[in-house]
Amino acid sequence: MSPFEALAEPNRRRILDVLRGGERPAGDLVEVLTISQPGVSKHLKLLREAGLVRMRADGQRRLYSVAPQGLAELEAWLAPYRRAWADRLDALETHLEREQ
Amino acid sequence: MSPFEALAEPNRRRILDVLRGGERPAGDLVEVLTISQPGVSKHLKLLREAGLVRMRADGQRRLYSVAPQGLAELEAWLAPYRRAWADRLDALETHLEREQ
DNA sequence: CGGTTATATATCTATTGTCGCATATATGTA
DNA sequence: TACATATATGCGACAATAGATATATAACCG
Repeated sequence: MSPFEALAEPNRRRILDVLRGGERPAGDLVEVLTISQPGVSKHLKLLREAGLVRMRADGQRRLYSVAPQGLAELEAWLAPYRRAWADRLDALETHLEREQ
Repeated sequence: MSPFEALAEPNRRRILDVLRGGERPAGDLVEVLTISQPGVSKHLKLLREAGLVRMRADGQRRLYSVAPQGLAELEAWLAPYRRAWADRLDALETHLEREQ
């Protein structure tokens, strides 16, 4: 699965937003999200296939963290657009951030 | 529809890649893509709803172009990740671009 | 070994997304 | 007005996705 498809799902974006704070065991993500444990597990599998997260074993736990690879694919696709629209994008991004 | 969902579909990314070269009538996009005219029309509708393209009428034609708004939403989401992973992302992006 | 915890997989179901074909709408032109 | 061109919309079929429950696997602990 491509990172584009992986990011289409809101729960998967939430997972990444949590992992941005640092490495977390799968169980932590189950607590944060409002879906079942198997659901989270499946999303994590897809995110891994998309190169957006990586996993390492720690005893019986599985620690997940953000992987730069999938994000780099996004970056690479977005880059030419950013070049073309640089000024207007910067302005809009600032605007959107302030609106939050 | 969010820009994330809109970009999940490969044909829609192709449309944007074409429009990056400048404003184009819908018919041009039909020729480039390998799907039917109604299919292209539907993708264009979704892209517009996602704020990724805009349209203006020119007689019987509809001229489409890239809109910065949807891209800015992507940018805004990606920005904190880029900050965290800046060095590694830059390295990977360069790597990916060279592989093409 | 037996029980418990952490995570993954299997199976089913409901929903959604995409496609093609047919058709509608709107504009251009004779 | 009649016909052609450009684009959009409606509809049915089919595939893909996400969700839940049940179960399997694996590590930990007594």
